[in-house]
Amino acid sequence: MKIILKDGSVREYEAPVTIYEIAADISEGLARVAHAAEVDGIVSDLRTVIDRDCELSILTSGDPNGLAAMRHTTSHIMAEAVKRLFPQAKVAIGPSIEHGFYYDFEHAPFTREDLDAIEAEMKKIIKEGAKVERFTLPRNEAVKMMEEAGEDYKVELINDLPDDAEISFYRQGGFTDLCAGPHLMNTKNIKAFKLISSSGAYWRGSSDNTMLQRIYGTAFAKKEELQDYLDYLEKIKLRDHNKIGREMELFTTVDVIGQGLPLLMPKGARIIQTLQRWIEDEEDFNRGYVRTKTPFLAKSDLYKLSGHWDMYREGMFILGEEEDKEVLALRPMTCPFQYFIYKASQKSYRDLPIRYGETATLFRNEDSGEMHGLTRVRQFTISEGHLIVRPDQMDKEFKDCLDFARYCMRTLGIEDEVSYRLSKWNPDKRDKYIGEAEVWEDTQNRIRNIMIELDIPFTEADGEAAFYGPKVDLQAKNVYGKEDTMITIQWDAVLAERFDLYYIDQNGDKVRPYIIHRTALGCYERTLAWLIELYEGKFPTWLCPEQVRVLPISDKYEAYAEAVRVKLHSENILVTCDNRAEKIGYKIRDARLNKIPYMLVVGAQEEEDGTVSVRSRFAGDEGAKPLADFVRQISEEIRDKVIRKSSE
RNA sequence: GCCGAUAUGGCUCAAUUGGCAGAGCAGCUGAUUUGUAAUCAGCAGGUUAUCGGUUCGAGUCCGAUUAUCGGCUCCA
Repeated sequence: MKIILKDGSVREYEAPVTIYEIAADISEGLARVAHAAEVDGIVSDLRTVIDRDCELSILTSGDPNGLAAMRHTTSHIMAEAVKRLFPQAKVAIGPSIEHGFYYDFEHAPFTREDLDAIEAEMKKIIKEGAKVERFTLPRNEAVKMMEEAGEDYKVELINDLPDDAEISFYRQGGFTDLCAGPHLMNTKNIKAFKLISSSGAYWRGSSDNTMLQRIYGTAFAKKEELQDYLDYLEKIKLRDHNKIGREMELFTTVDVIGQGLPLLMPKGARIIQTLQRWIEDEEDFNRGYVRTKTPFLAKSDLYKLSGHWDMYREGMFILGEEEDKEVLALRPMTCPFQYFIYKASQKSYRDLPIRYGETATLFRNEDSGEMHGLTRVRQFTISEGHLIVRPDQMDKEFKDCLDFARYCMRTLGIEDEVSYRLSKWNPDKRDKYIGEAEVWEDTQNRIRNIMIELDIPFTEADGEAAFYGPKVDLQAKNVYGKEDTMITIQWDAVLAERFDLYYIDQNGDKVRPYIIHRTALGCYERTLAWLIELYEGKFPTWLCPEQVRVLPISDKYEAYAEAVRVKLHSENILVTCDNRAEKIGYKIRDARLNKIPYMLVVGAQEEEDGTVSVRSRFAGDEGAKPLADFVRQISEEIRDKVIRKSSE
């Protein structure tokens, strides 16, 4: 048989042979660093016997799948160490993940000291250098073996495997685990690992199940790589919005105010104000939106009509008891309020599309453990909008919403930081969605075609749709790699029926419109959090709460500094003056700590010739220049980003 | 909601086995009048998150509550 290798060369073998033997045949060095393989593109174990022509690629730690195999083996070693130290612990599952691996155990919570002890035991196991062996068993024997070992979770896993599944085990020394692999050949091939943390995690990811104890760890091919990663984890914390957002006095929280209710301080409020004005003006003056302002609360009747009362009551703040005459609830969304504005008068096909925009504050009663900084809060303000659209206008309007979202990302300078996701329904869970299957499939195809037409790279995800329709989500990751939805654009072909929205067409008939639910910039608090992390607090000038600071070198030049400040202020530049009796170096340090884009140092020289010495966060020392030139420079920079039609 | 950790001045952190709550930064006052990453001196700032318990004595030990952090689950 012929085996084509990664480099295109061909090897021939008479008899069946394992991948490991092929690797050893190529070179002893390769066999030593081989972790797994790809056979015709399928990730395979080194022990796999090759008995036919194929394309073969040997994977090392340099390949994502090779690295994953190595980490997976490390998780088995961790499980063995846990079983040695805590024989009563039961093992559940232990896969490799993006930056390492974890393993779940039924056991009392692990302390850091436990983790250190487990690490030490793992080192012993690696030193023992046991061979890792693979074997398969028929189902009944597999179950019997795991039952005798008291591993209830493994028994459950085996029982849930499909009938035709091969049930494989990996054994290293005294530890045997149900596992599909692939794994390294020997435990001694683990060179650098670290246990990171432990926490609770539900068995099979369901909060109905018992909580197990998960240990997270990571492993790398070299100690230096491991150290680099650990350093990176430390460094990344310096960008955490929850830390620097508080340090920079953008927001704070107070015990007696409550969880998930951050206070935006003057600087944070200023940034959000800038974003809101930008979005509102862009919508109203450039994109044909009309503005609404609707109540923050409504009678429970409204939510009964919208379906939220049945589906989402736990997530709402409700005022009053059921038996009271009037029960009110704070709004968790804006949709029905804007629908009733549409319904307030009869609409002609000529009126459509109508694009309603609202800077809408919403309230959601999140569970106590869910709140986090500015990204997960109980009250937030969203750039909300609903477009009431004729079916024939739908593609164009949906495209325009996508274009708007991209414009926002581009203007914020973060278009490369988001990924696009087509969030589809799950046809196997029909009860979670309303509307006909045909409509769902058709709508999804139309959105897919739009994405392709606009040449936007995207992924698709089943079961992520809204209950009334599929959507495009713009996903962003925080510094820790957790993904959040920043912007969503939803295609709704069904709710018009529920709220009896219609327009009169050319023939005088009532017709149901389509609805697009969308945000321009998502929720402002979350967007701010994301911007803090991406820019490390060093915002572009137009977003900065303090754009320029004037620094007189001594109070002799206070009058000139004040004149400079007044001039900039009159040009709508956010400017302050540092008049403290401190050395200029001290003032500069303070301005840097505050991440201010421009510092204007003024002294005798500048006062005499009417210039300012510009130090820019972007370009360093720009030297002395006439004040008017600087005003022009920074005004360009600000206007370039935000076109405020209302003030023109 | 679940598992775990944490809570000392505006911020970052000390305080030995339970024995007088302390420092740096920030703030204020005064001096210094300064040319590109920290001028000097002084002052003030605390019911140690809250409530309760053990003890001669609690920042320290125990319980409850609240908040924060790391995860899990959830996020219409």
